[in-house]
Amino acid sequence: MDEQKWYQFWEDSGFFKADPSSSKKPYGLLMPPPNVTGALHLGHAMEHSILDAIARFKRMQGFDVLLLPGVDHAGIQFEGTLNKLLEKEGLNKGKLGREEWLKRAWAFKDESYKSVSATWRVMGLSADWSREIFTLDPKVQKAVLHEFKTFFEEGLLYKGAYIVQWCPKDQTAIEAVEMEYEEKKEKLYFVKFKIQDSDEFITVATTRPETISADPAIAIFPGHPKFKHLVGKTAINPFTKAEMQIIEDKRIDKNFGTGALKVTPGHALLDYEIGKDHNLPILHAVDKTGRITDLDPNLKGMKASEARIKAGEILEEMGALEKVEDLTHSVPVCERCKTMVEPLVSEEFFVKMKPLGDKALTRIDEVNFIPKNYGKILADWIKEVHDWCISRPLWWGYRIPVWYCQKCNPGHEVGKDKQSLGPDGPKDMIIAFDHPTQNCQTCKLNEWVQDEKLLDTWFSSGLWPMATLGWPDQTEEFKKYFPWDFETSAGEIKYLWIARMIMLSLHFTDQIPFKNMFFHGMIRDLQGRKFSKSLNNGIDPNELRKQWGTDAVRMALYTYSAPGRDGRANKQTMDERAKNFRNFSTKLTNIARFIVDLKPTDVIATPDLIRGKQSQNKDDQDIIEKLNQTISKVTKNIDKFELHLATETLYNFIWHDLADVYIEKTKTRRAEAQPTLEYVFKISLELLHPFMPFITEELWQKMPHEGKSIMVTAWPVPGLNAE
RNA sequence: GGGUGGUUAGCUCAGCUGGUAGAGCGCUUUCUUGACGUGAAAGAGGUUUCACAGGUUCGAUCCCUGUACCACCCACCA
Repeated sequence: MDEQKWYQFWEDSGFFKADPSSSKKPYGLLMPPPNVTGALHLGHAMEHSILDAIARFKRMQGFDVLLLPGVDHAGIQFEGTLNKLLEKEGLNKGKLGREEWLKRAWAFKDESYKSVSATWRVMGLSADWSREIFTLDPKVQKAVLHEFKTFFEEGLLYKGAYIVQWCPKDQTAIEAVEMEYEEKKEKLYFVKFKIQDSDEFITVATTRPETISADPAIAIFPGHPKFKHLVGKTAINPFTKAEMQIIEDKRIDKNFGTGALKVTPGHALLDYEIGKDHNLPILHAVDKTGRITDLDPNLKGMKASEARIKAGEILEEMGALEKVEDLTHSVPVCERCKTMVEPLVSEEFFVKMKPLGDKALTRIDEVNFIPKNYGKILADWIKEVHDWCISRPLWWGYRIPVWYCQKCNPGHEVGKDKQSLGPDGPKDMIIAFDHPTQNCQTCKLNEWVQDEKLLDTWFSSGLWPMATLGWPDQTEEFKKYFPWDFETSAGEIKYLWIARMIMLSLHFTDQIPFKNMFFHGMIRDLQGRKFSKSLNNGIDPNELRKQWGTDAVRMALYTYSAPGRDGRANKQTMDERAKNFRNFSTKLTNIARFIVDLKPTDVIATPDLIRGKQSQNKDDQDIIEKLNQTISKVTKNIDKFELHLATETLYNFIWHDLADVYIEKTKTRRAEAQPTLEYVFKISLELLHPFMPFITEELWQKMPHEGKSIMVTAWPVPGLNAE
């Protein structure tokens, strides 16, 4: 069978296109945009097969269906993938420079996109290609700017300090997903700090003695039995001789070390937060190259790892080292170069999320979550939503649309920590994607420089339900298809993406973004691990497709589509399932051969007899009855998005009830049964079409039928179905 | 540390509102019948059974409580 022939036929017939001017009721399905970072994997194939089945089902039910396709630029993941490729050529961002690197990025994007797009089509996806969209398209850019500007005007935007993970070797900040954790055997130094004007000492356990110079305080858990009398007193920093406050904080783990922590606000998040609450200064003992700053004259210029050993020796000489223990713990390292990352504090953009979260909580019930409990999980998370750090140290994506006046504000400072930017904020700053044409209000010059950082990818993909329909403009499409009827996703990104879409959509449009939110499970390897390039455990959907046919692969994937349930697979188990459904395709072909090619010549059919209604034969009546039950059951299953049950029902009916039992029985009374055979099989094909689009079209066309394609025929209902 | 899901036949998984356990693959036997051997028929296989222990119920794989193990997500790891 030539699958692509049928695909071309459908596309040429315009069946995939939505029609906003149509009087039919709309049904919108929004494809979660795959990342343009390479070929689609098995999970995508499943997700897209689910979308397509529902789209085809709704189309047959007479809806004006919009299945909208698109791809995501996926900042972090994209850069990670591209940089690994460049590394093989001995290149990196530093060597190429921003401009050249971006050229390579676009080339890589085009290449990835080609592969994605080709896979969509061979999988049979009935998407409206005329509306295909990419997250960096002008349409989306417009929406992103509107989003940023609105937050700015509403005073929800601010710049604040944040810990970034800095890789000293690659000279770049890295994202959490770019970090790996390594179990490392380290030394835990127990350092004695002398109390000022006293003979007492306070002992603190640390793995990082080289940062002592950046410690403005020592914190103990409240009511520490040995140290509580020291709270409020001052300790002496053994390296800098500076005074160190002794404070209490409930975030200190009483069971670790001595129950006392040296606070390094410049190099650790917990310490940073403790420091913020106690108004401690942020000092940096290590610079961006990973070397000790001049804060510590003895260690200055040394690499942090060497300084650590040296610091231990110095402490020992000073008699300030109580003991050293071994400690095995996991340390974050850079995924690419395996260097230990250095946490540094930096200025980042944030969006205050509390108002958005509060609103979302009042309306989240309007979304029908499948499975149901995901609604509660999301609501729980939204209740505790923290501010969203939206700036990223990347090159691929939307650059922050903030321009600073180089003359008036060379340091790019815009307000203090957590102080809103906004209309009342600094005048030497402009929100725009393009270079501003107007002059700075203060210095009257046009010397604008854009912020170096980029927006978090989710800042744009969070708008996906809206931006894809032309929002913020009130387009015809937006009015008709928003909110979407159906959205699907892996549970994995429920916070990053789904929660954000709900919050943003309610904030900006006062509407939920989708009525049905379907969480499919993830297909993992046999050990339950995610498929990943580094583990090389992936299964190529294209390979399966070539071997077993698209319809069979789709069917195999539906067996894994139970809501919220993960599945395990390897090439072998996928082959087993696909083979089974390949055999099912063969079965269908042979049923058609029996019914159509071996059609008896002496058939006398009346319309009533064809419907099986008037047949006096018990077998005919039975199979019609079973067919009607199947129609009801399959319709119900799809309505509840239980595709694995719908396909199972159809498989059993067609193979066992129809082929094994009924057809065998008709062999003795073939001519009489022919109308019923034709009727039952044709309806079966129609029920199966959303799942196995190609084979059903091929065989349906061979059957007596009305209409151009099975794709646009009416979905069967129990009882009467027009011939 | 917080959260979520899972534990059912050798393997991968289903199991609707609680009522005597299902599929595919694999395995055994039979069938060269005129749709199909990528098939058909029959069968073995779940230790008095659905991880374990309690509870609710006339009755629990399903509901409740707890335990164990596995996996994942979030946070953290001085």
